[in-house]
Amino acid sequence: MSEGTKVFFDECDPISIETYSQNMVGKTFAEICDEDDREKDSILAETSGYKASHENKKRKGGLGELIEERFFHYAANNDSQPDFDKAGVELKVTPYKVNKNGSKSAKERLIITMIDYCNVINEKFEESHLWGKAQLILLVYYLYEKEIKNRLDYRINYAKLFTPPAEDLKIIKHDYKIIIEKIKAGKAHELSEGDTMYLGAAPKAATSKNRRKQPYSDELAKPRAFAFKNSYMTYVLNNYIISGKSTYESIIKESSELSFEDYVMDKIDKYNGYSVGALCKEFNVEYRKNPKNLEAMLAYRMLGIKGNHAEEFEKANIVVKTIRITNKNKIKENMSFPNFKFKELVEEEWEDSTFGNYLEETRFLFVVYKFDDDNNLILKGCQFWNIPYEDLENQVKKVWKQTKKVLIEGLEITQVGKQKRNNFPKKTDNAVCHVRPHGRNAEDVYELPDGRVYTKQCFWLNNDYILKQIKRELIEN
DNA sequence: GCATGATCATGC
DNA sequence: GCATGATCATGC
Repeated sequence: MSEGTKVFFDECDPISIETYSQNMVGKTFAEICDEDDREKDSILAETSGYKASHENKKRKGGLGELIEERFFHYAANNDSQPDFDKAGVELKVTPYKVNKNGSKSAKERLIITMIDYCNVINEKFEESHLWGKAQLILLVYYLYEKEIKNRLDYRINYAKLFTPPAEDLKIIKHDYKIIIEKIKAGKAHELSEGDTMYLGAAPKAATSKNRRKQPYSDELAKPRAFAFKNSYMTYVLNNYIISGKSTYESIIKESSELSFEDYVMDKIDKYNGYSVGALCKEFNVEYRKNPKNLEAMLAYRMLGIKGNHAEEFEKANIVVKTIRITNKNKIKENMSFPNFKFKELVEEEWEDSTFGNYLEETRFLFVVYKFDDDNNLILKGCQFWNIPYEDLENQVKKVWKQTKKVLIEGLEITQVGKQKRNNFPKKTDNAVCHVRPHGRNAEDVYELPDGRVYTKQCFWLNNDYILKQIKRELIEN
């Protein structure tokens, strides 16, 4: 094809659209605009000598809109129809990033469509607005790089049609059902991304004051959108968009009547009453003196997984946590999370905070063990959990904000004997979480906003709070 | 006895 | 070399 020749595509044919989309792979948004400008210039020059207006670098609107107008040459339509209506293809232009270790991950969740609380309750999945837009997507992935200041200089590296495969679709349908049932129960205001596996109800508010009506409660709810979770999109990127990437073993190996979570609980419940020693024997795991993560490893073995990763857990952002109950029905230790950097935390707002988002987006599989009177650790069962929206938005938010305030006003450090005391939120201050050190030792430090350094800290969930979240039957007797 | 601070062990 | 899960030590 000669330079400047317009490449057409058949707007009724998904494959033709995908083929045409390959013309943007390897180009930046600016280059795509330049090409479009040159094309317009040449056409206009022939007819009138007029010069087309070129891309305004400060244009409003998303990069998706830019691709629609400058590459596919159609005007952005309203929300109710797929972008390529006649082909049933939805266009999504979305960023990915390359991590320090070279791996690639989605930078964002993929927003599909807003949840209309009052109408969605009457929509069957197959006929839903959501599925109309999610069943066939042209995924255009561009590389996000922190150093690049002008977003038009981001480079598009992949463009591919995507349909959720059957095994994912089963889980997505179940996720949809969970979201709809929560709305039907008058709890739209308690929706959280951690409620579900691949399809989430993602927060979508321009301002935190923005609220919407829901059908079965007078309580106003945050606007939310159906979205494929970040963790799911990372998997999609690495395994369906970039080919040849090895995947983790999956838990579901044959079709089952049970939902995913019931299937997992069933598998683990089969070993209830086993001691850790007996489980090690069962799975030929070497029992070491200091078992780091041994119980989590055993959980994977019970699920029939050889390694320490499972495909579904990666896609759904499910984190396995071991809970140890003492024979006095208490949990000895609080639950730790990744360290935070003092200087980064003070730059965040609660709505985009690392810890707040982590808790909202993460679903946990608690594997519960209990010490018997002879100090043997006995498996009691397991439970899926994510933090209730109320606890997140009240208690955790309070602790997070206080932590930020303390850092901004200057951490107060006092020496007491061998220990340094500080004024971060303490366990006694809040029923849900607190701040405590979490480093190699006291000399393992990060810089404070004011230039001093202090022992690395993280947020911890209080052990007595966790205990209250565990089902009674997993604790007693 | 427990909250708070400190440190260890291991895997990636 | 660091992150993470687990546990220990100090001090009230």
